[in-house]
Amino acid sequence: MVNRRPGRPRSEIARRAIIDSALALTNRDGYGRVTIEAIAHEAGVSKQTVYRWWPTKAAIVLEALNERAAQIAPLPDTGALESDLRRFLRRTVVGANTPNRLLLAGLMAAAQLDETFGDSFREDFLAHRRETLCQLLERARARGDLPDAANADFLAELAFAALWYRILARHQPLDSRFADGLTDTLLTLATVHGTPVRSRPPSAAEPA
Amino acid sequence: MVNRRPGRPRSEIARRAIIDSALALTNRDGYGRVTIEAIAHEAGVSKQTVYRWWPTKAAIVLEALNERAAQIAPLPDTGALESDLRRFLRRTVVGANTPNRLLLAGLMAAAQLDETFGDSFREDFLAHRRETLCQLLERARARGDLPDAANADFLAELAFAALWYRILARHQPLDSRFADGLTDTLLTLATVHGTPVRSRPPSAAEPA
Amino acid sequence: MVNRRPGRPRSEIARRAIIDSALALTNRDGYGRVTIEAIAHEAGVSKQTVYRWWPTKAAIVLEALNERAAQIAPLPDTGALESDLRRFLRRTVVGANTPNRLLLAGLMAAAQLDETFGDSFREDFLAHRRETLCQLLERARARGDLPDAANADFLAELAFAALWYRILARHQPLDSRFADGLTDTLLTLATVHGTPVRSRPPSAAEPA
Amino acid sequence: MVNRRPGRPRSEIARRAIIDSALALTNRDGYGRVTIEAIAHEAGVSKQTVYRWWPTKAAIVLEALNERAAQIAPLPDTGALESDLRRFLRRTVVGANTPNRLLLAGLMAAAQLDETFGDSFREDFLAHRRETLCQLLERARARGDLPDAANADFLAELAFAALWYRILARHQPLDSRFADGLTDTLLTLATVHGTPVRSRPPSAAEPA
DNA sequence: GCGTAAACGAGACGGTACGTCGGGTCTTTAA
DNA sequence: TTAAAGACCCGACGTACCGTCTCGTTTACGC
Repeated sequence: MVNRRPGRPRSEIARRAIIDSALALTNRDGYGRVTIEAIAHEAGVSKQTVYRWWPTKAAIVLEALNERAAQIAPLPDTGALESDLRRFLRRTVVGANTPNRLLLAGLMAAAQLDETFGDSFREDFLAHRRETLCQLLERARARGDLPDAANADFLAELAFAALWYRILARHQPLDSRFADGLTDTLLTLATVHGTPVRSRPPSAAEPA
Repeated sequence: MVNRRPGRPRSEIARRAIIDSALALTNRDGYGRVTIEAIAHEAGVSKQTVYRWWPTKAAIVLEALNERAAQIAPLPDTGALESDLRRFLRRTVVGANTPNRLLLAGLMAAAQLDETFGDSFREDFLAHRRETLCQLLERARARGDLPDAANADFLAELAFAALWYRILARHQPLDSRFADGLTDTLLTLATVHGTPVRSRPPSAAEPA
Repeated sequence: MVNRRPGRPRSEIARRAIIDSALALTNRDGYGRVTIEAIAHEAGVSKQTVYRWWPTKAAIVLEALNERAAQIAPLPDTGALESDLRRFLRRTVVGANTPNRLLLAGLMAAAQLDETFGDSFREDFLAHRRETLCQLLERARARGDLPDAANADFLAELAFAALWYRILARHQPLDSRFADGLTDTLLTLATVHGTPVRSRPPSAAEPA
Repeated sequence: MVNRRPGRPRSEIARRAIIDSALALTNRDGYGRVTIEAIAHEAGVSKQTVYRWWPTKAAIVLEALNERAAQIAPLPDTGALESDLRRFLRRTVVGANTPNRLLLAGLMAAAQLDETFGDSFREDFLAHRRETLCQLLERARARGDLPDAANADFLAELAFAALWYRILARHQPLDSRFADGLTDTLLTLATVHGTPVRSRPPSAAEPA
């Protein structure tokens, strides 16, 4: 290995400090109360250094989140759809809990308020998560665990919809009981009817 | 008619102008870009008049939304669960679309960023909507359309989860096709297994 | 006297505090080291309040200076040119000294660096001061103390040039000895030759 | 030829580029708008290279100015005070004009704002210029052209005061007409009364 | 019809944070 | 050792809104 770019290299120390401060402050004060100025100050870093690498607070938090997610185990592969799905949802529910819940809620909020960030969040984060679950389901289909008629996209959407609703509405806990109930729900939909969407045509008498 | 409070009464003209300006600006610039100052200016009203009656921008928008919703028809009552549900979801999907989608997304975002508003939004808005759908389902149960084992709370939660996910993630349209698919999904879950949640105990071998 | 403009009136307290802070900080730290932020902080005032009324630091300091100058006595009128002039220059020299020297030097510097401020400083301040001295000289001319040939504009320019050079170059003190010497110089120029400028044509042999 | 210091020698190319860029940018944007960063960028040089050799922007500009002045002819020596003085002032007035005026004004401004630079500017530049004119006058005195009583220091001060005032106040042009008027003025003061300063005691009746 | 009193417009106020600029320093690779 | 490149900490810039305040004005009601 030889030469790199000229100039002083980016400080990994500063990067770490910024990410860590963003996490700490978000969990202490809530996403909405955190400011870039406070992150920089807490990290012992100049504002300019933050703005050089991230365009918004949301981008910092997203990177922090992805960093954590990178340490997570790969897709479960137990050989059976039910156990794969149960394992995946339990793990995902755990990952949506306490140290991350405020981050996730904050990011979804930021995505609604900032068009630019919203676009990247939807494409790089939300879509990617759905895609992962789809892969799990398609693998099951290849094994014969999932009927041809089952709509994997819709099932994945429904799973994350339920998760996000609990993250955002907070009316019920995100626990393993919820994960298991969701597992059963998805299995039911997958097996009983095949694809649920449009499986039953609307009554002709029913107006839009 | 008896005595009112002394002093000049609240100006309905100002109230209307504020609500209308909030709606207009949100749809023009997006919720995140609207400021109270801009609303007041657009409405030809002083900032103080806004703050006298609403604590936050979110409160104004929420009132605007509720005002629109008040004009909506009551719960459908066709005598059958399927048509009731289909009608309800179609109507709700329509209400979550264009003139309101930005408002809803903005309010959900605000609820994540502002603890105080978030509490009232969850209790007064989200819970209330779920409650409405629960009533529809319970009425069906009283008619014998819904098995005793079916978990109305969970079904209602799932319905709104799916709706909100499309509002927030915007990866797929909120159209009647979606409403009908959701209807079928809910009916499947309601009828096939009774209540899906905890209907099937997790395998003992499966760790949390 | 009746109605004023609508809205909350400008706070005289804030105005005073800003002016006073600007003076205090300039004399403590030097014009170049003073920042608008520091002025606002020292005055217990928000930055916005400063920017609402003054475009630059220089404008604040100029107003402070004019405020002091406003308390100064009117043009001397002793009936004789010599004593009028001597009195005027002594007083001006005093006014250019310690509490004001840093202000004047800073303003002249700012006028060189900021085109916009420079224009107003030259027209509203420098020209006005020369004009004042011209009036003194013209009054003397009306009394017969100043020859018709004397160039009042040039004499006034020379007087302020000498003053400003001592303010800026600081190689010699601004004392009454200097004021008197300058008085004599101007009287010499006024009386001996009439107007000094162009009194003697340049030798034709002398190239430009 | 023997050994020089070890390591890479200073780049004359870089020095030239920096000086030239400083001049070009000052004349294009005005002294106050020029930044060291812009100079370095324009010169195709790193900031560090600038800071290695000059402490401030003013120092660069001063060096640029001295470089130009070095090409100027020596003190005029025609054998007569009047023609020497006229020639000197005409040449000085020319040198204070267009390509240099902004530089001079900027340097005088910088001298007021930066104590350190101000000290060196006053001693190395302003005093040196006065000294040069004094030499011219003293040479005339040695020839008998200047009365013993004439105060050469004061005359030199007055000459440069008038010049600087036109540079800074910009109310009148710096042309040869001005140079000649100033020449006449100084000659008048030199010959008529001997030294003007303190030649005439202030009236005892005149208070300070 | 006249005083009391609240709401209204206008707009200045003390704040907080924004995102940018430039200062001067430091750390890398290349010459 | 100098140079180009460029990241770093720092301080200030000027702006945008926040939510509050103080004015003069307007519009109701109760006496």
